[in-house]
Amino acid sequence: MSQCILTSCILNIALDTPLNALFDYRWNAAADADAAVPLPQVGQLALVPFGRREVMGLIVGVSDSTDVPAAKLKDVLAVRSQLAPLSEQWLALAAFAADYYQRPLGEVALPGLPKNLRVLTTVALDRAIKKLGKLADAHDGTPLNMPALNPAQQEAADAIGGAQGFKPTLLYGVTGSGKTEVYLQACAQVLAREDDAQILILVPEINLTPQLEGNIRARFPGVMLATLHSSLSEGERMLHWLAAHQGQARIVLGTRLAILASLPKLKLIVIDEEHDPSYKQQEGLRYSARDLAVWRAWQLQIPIVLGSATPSLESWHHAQTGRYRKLELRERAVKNAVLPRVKILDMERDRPKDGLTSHLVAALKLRMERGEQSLLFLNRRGYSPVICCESCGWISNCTRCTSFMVLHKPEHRLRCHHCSLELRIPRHCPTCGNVDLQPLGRGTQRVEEGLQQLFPEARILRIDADSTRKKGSAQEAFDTVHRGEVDILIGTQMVAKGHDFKKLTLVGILNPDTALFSQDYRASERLFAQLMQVAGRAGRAAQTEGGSVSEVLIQTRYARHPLYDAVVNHDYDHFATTLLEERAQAALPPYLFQALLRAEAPELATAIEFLQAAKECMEHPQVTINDPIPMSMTRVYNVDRAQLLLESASRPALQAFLKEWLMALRAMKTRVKWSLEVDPLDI
DNA sequence: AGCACGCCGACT
DNA sequence: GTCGGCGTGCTC
Repeated sequence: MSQCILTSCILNIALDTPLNALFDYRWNAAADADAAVPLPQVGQLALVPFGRREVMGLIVGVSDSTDVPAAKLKDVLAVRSQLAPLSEQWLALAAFAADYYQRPLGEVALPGLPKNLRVLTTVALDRAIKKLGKLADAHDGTPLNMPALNPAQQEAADAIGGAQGFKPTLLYGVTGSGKTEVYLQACAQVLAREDDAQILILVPEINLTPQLEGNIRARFPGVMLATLHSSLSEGERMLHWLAAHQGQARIVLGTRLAILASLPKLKLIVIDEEHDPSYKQQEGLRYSARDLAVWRAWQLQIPIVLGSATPSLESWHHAQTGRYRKLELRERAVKNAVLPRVKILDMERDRPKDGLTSHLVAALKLRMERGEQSLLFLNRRGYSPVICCESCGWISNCTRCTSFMVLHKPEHRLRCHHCSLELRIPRHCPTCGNVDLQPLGRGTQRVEEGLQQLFPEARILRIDADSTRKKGSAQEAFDTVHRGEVDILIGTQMVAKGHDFKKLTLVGILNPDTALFSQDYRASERLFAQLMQVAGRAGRAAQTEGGSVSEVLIQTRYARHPLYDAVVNHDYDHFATTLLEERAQAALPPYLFQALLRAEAPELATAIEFLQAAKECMEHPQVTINDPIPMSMTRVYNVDRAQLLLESASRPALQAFLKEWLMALRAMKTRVKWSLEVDPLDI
């Protein structure tokens, strides 16, 4: 019975292109169809011809007319009608993100969707949907083996799991205080209350938390868990995305990109390590998954938990002002495990030899004798960050970047960490011929070399990006440590996160001082978080019988710096409060909102000129536009970069200004490459 | 962003 | 004679 006469309409479609516009297409019902063809719906995906290509677009409007001249109008090739449309709420999320970060809707909405939705034939897509349907049968959210919680954990789990409406909670608890268990039990409560509820759990990097996935699976064996992160294959990505979209996956565990997953029954969001910078995308659409998560929770009026031992000052500020509720876990959850003792080693008094103070050497020796493991943390890979000629002052500058070529001794190379330029180590000074070129400063390779001389009998392992080039070699290295086959581990930030080394009782931190006097006002906040994170690697397991408390030794030239005081006393409260006062006085975030316009060109002057023109082309009473300045790393790979900082005490004012301003900038038709970042992290 | 067209320099 | 460099212009 084909009663439907209306066989064509106009679809407004968002496409993944930098063009800030929607595109109209004509849709016609298949001519030969007797059965009524369903009209396309908003939220469905459509395959359309675009220029000389075929691309997937998102239908955001259906109408019966258009301003586009008929000659230009093209036909939709296909609508993916077997897929439930993306919900109105999901579309609103994408629209909000597009608006807030000043990007076209299609650029926000489409890249997160699995490519297979476009590539796959209808039949293959049907098959995938059917397969999921089978998997989803008979699911039971009953959790297994719920460990008893301590009172603080129980209170937190109940407060989160039992919350109704939009309730952002800052779960503040030191490393090892059992935040994960709070998340899991809160999840259990939500799953038990509604038998179709979905939960989104975000983590900074999924590879660093493999045990979390295992924990969730073991705890909720009857619940479908889907993971979403960048190392999935296309096939997996589509299945997992579909499982979330169709409501079959009850728990979705993912990295920042999972914040744009379609989750029609979302009832709780968990952000683990909420302060972690990896929640901020650093290229393309520069969004903050944490901020979008809070918006999404607000939109859906559901609870959200932000967990951290060292919360971001933004979240801390919200907790102080009562916008977020703060819950605190003060004790380590594992019985007998106590916080490691942190000591500051004053390098002015105890002069280091080969980068190690005598105190640290003695502590390493003690661990060797006891058969315990030590970790040395140095966030600088290579042998030395630069080499120089002592007779004429030549230093190993990169020819393409404003940076030094780093000495990599095992590879016999000088290497630029910014553009990957590689040179053989020069035998003599390129300018004066002096053969005595000196390494200046100390990276992990050099510390490793020093340790080998100091402890010839020790089993020493270095873990950094260079030692783990090969796929799987990082995992292998960590396994070696876990098996107890390493006495001293030396590593960069790769070793700072995630891993619990049971036999590790000493953490030595080398040379953290550079961040103390950085131009970047966020450097000390980050340093504190990093120190706490590394310190947390020690003493994760119960204290050994008769063994000492785990130790964290920080070597510094500024032993009296207040940041180190706070680390010694495990006193983030005080530290954060002080930092916030400084931020308030200096008028910095979170008391002020920022946006950054970046420009790059072969010549610095070109970039600066463009930014100056941008600055002068518009003004707003509530927005301050600073002068253009070169970026601190001005030149990278033969391109000069500069930036323009915008500030406002009012977020809406800044937003309104940016919208108009960008239209003007787009109209400028410059040859300079530029991009805008809202809420920049690195300035 | 892609992807074409288009007009100038060194290769089989 | 063509391959290919990247400037310019368009995408409903």
